[in-house]
Amino acid sequence: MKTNTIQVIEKKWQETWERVGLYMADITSAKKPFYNLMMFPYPSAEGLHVGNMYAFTGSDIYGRFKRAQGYDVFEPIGLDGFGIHSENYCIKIGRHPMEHARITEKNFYAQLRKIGAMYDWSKTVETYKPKYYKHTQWLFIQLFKRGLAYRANAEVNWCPSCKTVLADEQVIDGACERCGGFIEKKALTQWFFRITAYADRLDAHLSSLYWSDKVKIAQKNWIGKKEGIDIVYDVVTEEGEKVGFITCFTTRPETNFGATFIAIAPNHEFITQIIRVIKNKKIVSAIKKYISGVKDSSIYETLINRIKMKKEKTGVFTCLYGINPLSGRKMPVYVSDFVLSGVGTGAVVGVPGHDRRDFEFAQVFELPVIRVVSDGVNRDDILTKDDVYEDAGIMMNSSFLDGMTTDAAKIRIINYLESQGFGKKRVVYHLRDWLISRQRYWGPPIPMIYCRSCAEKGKSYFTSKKSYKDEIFFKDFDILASSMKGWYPVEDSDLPVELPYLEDFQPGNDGVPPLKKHASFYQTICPECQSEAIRETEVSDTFLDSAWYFLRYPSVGSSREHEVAFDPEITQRWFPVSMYTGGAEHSVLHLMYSRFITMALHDMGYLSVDEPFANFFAHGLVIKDGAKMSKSKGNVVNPDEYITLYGSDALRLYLMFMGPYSEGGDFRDSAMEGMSRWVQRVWNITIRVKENNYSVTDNQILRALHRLVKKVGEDIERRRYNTAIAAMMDFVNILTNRELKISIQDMCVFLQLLAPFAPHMTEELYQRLQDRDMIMDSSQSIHAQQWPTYREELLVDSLISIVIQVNGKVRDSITVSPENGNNQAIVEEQAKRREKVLRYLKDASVRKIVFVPRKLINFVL
RNA sequence: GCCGGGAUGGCGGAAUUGGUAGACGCGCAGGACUUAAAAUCCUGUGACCUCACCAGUCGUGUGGGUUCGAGUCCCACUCUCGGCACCA
Repeated sequence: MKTNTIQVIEKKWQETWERVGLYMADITSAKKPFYNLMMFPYPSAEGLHVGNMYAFTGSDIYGRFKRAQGYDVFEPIGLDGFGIHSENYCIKIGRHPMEHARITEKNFYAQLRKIGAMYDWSKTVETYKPKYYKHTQWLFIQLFKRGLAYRANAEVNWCPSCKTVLADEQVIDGACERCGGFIEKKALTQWFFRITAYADRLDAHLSSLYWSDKVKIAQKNWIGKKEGIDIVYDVVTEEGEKVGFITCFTTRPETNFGATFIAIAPNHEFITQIIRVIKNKKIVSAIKKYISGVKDSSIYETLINRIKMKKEKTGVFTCLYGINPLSGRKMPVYVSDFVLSGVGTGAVVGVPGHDRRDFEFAQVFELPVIRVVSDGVNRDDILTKDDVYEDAGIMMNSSFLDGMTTDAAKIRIINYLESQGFGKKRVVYHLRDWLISRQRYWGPPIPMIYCRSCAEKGKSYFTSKKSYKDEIFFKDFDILASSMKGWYPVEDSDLPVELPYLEDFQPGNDGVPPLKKHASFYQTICPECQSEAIRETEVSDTFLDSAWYFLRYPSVGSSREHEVAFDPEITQRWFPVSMYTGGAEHSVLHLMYSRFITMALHDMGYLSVDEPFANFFAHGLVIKDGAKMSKSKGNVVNPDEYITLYGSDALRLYLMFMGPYSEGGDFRDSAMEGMSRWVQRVWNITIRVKENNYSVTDNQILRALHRLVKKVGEDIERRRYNTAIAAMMDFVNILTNRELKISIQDMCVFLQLLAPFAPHMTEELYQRLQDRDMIMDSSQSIHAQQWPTYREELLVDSLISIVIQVNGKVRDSITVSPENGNNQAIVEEQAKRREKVLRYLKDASVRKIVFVPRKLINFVL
């Protein structure tokens, strides 16, 4: 089979399959729907790379297998065209994003058609098209109406290079996920999604999802549910005059008898109060100086760098004291930047004996260290950082807690503090609300309108007649109404708010969104009072586009396509997604956001499911020359040239053979050639099988074939494609090593097993064995045939080998019938006659014989 | 620092419940066919010892342990790859 023959055959079948509609699922009446979803790509300017193809192929093999098992498989594809990544690239090469998106889509889809996946090309989704983002905007509005989308002033991550804010999740080691530049912290008013309202459910559902533990653990850590207590400490001056109180959150309240200081974040609200109270001007100016110093340095110095540099802790004493209600101790209050304002209450109570950070701080300010937990043996004073004991143990120096375990003491002290009114139990999460707005151009405009006139009157959507107060998920309606003064969603009938074609789409240094420079875009009328109003000019995060695309696919092309984001009836049939395949790098971001959106839509009554993905499978990464493929390393492999040279069948097989699908593998050209040779061998053998035209298959080959049917089916199910392919190679070796006695019918069975991996060549060969060179309708395709079954009785060999061990070491083996293999007396008798065994047995007595039926016999001397 | 993977020939990787370690492929070596080469096919290929494809010794990151028997189970450690990170 020459290279051009491969090209011709692959193209022929790709066109034929599409013509006969082989891969179009019956969306409205499928009896056994199977939604086989692949994470849709975010195409880069270079187009499809071999890592994408690896991901898609693994998903496609599974889909084809499920189809052969009789499911109505729906396997859609699309792309995410919006986002900073594309926009930055456009700025660099001086092309408009709208034009770039069209070019990318064309190229990308052309490449995708060549990989031989069973995509339903009648149902693609592209996020940047108005007919899609119309519904993205609708979704935003639904969240807003229920109080799940809100505006707030917060300290946010600002990327000076991308000139936009980023969500916490998009900041990696204090740097921008996209451009790698350092992140600054800025206080800005931004749009947020109240994902924290779902934190508990997002956490609780995890245990019942059929996802890999690895991904579930990553999500659990990110949600970071922790139970603790807010303890209120009275604050007094040196002279003992009470001036206020500070609330500290802690997860280790049982250690509170060992608390010796309090530290608050530099931007803690209590500071303004302190400054008023403190009479000593020197101290006030010291505090002010410290705070402004922290602000300056944090622009250039991320927290992460400070940890890495192991910088000494800093802080400033306020000359005020918190009173520990348990011990009565006067604990000095400090302002320190090691306390983060966004965490807990922004104030911590320092227990230097049992927290390393607290110990470091205590050392700098020479504060006392008290041991209140022992490991059961060691009760010595804590003098160095290595002595700090953070584990569970036995309480000491803690009054009524002494002698209790830390776990028991925790329950006891929480009850005590609550009953005395000193504190209140609280659950906290690491998860924060999702920062959704971006000061950029290339995204869906946030569909909101701000009316100054209404704002002045204290009016908003929430005070209007249209508001449905009962459906608000966020409990505190008053807070919502007062913080959203003047804001109204765009009327559904006015959607989409189209993104205009702007020549000056580049972001400004000032954080002013490009749309804000175009009055023709933002000038509008207030939907409530009809006076002049302005549109929101920020756009939404790309992650919002991809947080609901899977809901859209089945409804594409339906009669209600334009009217609704997704058709309820169709969605009912196809959800949840049966199998979701994608990269582990999306374990936290995309999967968490998608789950949140699904839950919210469920609660609004739009969806019956409240989890989108029943199964999620994380595939591995393709590496090249021992390194992750990346543009900067220059080791990115483009699949096009390999498809041209070897065909997509050989490339698919090779990619899946590199290693377990869950682990990824190392791409090497020489091994690729080996796979190409094997594909050629299969071709040649099949041609010979047809020429020979045997009617009966040799018994040995038949047994091997039935074992193969079992093996390949099981391996595909557990995504061990590499071993499935190895087993098929083994079978082909058996075929070549002996006279080719296999019937055409049985050869077709083999081709069916290979078909999910190499769809084109198996189709061509299958049709040739059927004496056809073309198919008239989809039912004739090899991919429409039922998956082969195996006969149990053919799986057992006529002879089995039994291992003979002496003292656990293999010395020999014998071949017996399966029946005799179960009979210890026969096996023992035969084994003892073996010369190699006799050599060890003759001078010693056998103490014990271990017999494992059909496996081994072990003589212990 | 915390959480989660992983470590097997020259290389990628196999190995249900502990039961013949190294399947399958790459590479390498030798051979057949050929004027020659390519392609194809056949044979061999963990290390050591050995005249030997007899027999034997060692061998799954390191050190211990459990067991008739450990790549697999337990304890301690080293290295490595991901994720999170002054989270109170």
